[in-house]
Amino acid sequence: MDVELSARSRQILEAIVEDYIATAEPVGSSAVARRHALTLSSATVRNVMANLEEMGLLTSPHTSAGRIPTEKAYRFYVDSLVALRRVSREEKRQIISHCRQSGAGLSGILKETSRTLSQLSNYMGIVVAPSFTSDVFRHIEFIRIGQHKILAILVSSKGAVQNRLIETDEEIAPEELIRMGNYLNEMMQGLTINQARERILAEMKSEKAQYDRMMSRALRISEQAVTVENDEIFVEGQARILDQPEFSDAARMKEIYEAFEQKGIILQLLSRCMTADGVQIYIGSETSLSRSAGISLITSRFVTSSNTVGMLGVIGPTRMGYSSVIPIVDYTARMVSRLLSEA
Amino acid sequence: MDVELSARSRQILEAIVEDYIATAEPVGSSAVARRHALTLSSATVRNVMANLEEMGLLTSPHTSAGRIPTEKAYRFYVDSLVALRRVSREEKRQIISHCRQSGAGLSGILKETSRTLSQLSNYMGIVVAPSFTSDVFRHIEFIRIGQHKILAILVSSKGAVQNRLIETDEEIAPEELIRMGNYLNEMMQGLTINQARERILAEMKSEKAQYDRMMSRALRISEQAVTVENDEIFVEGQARILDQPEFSDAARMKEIYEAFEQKGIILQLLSRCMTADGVQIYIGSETSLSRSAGISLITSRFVTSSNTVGMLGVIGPTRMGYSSVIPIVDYTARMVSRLLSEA
DNA sequence: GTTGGCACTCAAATATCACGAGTGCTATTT
DNA sequence: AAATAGCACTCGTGATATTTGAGTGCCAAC
Repeated sequence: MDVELSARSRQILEAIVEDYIATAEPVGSSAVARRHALTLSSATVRNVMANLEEMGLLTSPHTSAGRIPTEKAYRFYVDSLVALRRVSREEKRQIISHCRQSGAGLSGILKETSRTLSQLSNYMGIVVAPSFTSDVFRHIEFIRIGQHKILAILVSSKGAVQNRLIETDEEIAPEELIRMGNYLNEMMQGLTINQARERILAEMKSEKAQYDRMMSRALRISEQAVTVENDEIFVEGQARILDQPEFSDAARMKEIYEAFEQKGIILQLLSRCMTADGVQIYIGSETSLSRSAGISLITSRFVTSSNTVGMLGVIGPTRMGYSSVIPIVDYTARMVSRLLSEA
Repeated sequence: MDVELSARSRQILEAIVEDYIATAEPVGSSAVARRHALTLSSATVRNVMANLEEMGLLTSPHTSAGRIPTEKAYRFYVDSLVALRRVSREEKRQIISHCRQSGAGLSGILKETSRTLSQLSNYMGIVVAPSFTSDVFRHIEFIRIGQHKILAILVSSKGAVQNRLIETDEEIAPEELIRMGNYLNEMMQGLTINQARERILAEMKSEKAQYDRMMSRALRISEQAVTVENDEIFVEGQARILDQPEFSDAARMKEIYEAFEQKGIILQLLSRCMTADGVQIYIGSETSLSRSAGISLITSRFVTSSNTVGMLGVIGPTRMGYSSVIPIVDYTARMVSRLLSEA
């Protein structure tokens, strides 16, 4: 698919893409000739543009308008044209300080990161927390809330906390809760939450559990506790998307917002990014988000000390400022990885 | 300010307000005469409308258009005209079932409630969690995460959980953590989190604390743990606001979204609602939200077993369906109160 | 191969016009 | 005196031309 292009064609394509990114309006031959200070006349540029159109890199909304890049052009642009900007000192400062200032544990850091991404990119920031279930178990605690209610608190070795309210049929004495806790803490030592869950299910079937009342009860309750919800997702800066001119169309916007209210969609979308290293870029239909919407996605994964991976990135229109957003995402992912590995 | 109006004027005003709520378009005299099946001619209605305009209850966007209600008219409408609809069986079912299904403790319930409010009203649902700090202390737990990192978990008697990562200068032995926990748990028994905080600060100054190393350290750490963040706020259904015709204007929308990203604004806005009982209604500029935006707010507070209060409600355009939203908010607040009091 | 020139296209901007919903006023009816 | 009918007037809306100009494609000339 990577077409051979002459140096000049590439230059012109680059100019068109960048112009369009800047203005969101179809760019014409003369604009390219002028702005880019090539020693070329508009007529020549026209010829080249006609070529590029034939190759499926440009389209014109109608005959007498300028041309706009196709998805293919963006792809080509990010693959081989874009000159990545450096992350400025100020941007670095913001990324780092925002990470640090948030004292509220993992969730806090990630939420803040999401906001930072949004601020720096002027698009939507998005962070998917590392899957809690593949994190290493650290501690479980039961706290009696009401007669038939127990709060189970589950802590991972990274300091992520999940809590769950559990209803019990019978009342459970405080001493028993403590014993249950001790028993389970020992049992799950060193396992990931996922493994712990399997272990519990296995134990429940064991012979011993059939006779030991306390044990069977403990297992039943902890099984609920360990069945944690979906991963956390942080999306910030939804308002910013309104800055983009092509989103003035309210109907389209609504589509996107609604997509984001069902976080499931995002998760599915992002799960693929988890496997690959480095910055991933999905353009338009590659995102498999609502086909029509012209959305692009730039992501990178980050890792934690316990080798679980999360995902962060930016969502914006296809014509987003790749040259600055890509480095920002990259840098942020590195910083978050480093910060979380310190622990 | 409550103007005396003849029965007929009131009828007509009501008709206009309701028509406008339904259609979002200026309503003319003949429309009122026809639709409302009053035995009146349009001319008569016109006279009355001219009156109402003089009294500041109506305005016309331009001479040859119909009239639209002013804020004052909405105020009058909700104060003395509106016929509240009953909450339908189906709506009740939804409210209750959504509350119950969410197993994830207090946060889960409130988040789900916020979503339900949005769904039923077709506007934006909003819930402010009861202030954690005035909740009764139940349990504190310290968990060692890294060499110099301790995770403090604080549980209230209602099952709300707050956790906080604390950095320590020196390493603390596991046994000491347990002793610290026991000591603090005993000390704070029966106090609210707020009181507990004060108690800790007082103890830190006491003579005993100066000598007992463990104790002073425990106090220092727990002081951080007890200093919890802002209250939680849940806002759902932001996409729905796009359904409203008057929000087709993207600029105005943006204002609102941005207001909601800084949750502080909402908190401030809602803190007044905390004191009063029953459903509170704020119309347009009464909300002291971005002055121009034409936003209304319907809220009610809910209480918990430990007598802390939270706030829930709906945000929409001034011309929102008061007759159905008010009862929904009212009912939801009652249900949430009941649910939280059971615990 | 590059360029200037020219005819052509078509969306968007502007102008024109008729329509009709709605008003305010006044004369008339009840 | 209150309600109504009648009428002239206003003004936004939508339909229909008309103009404008940015942009193209192509060809002949350099």
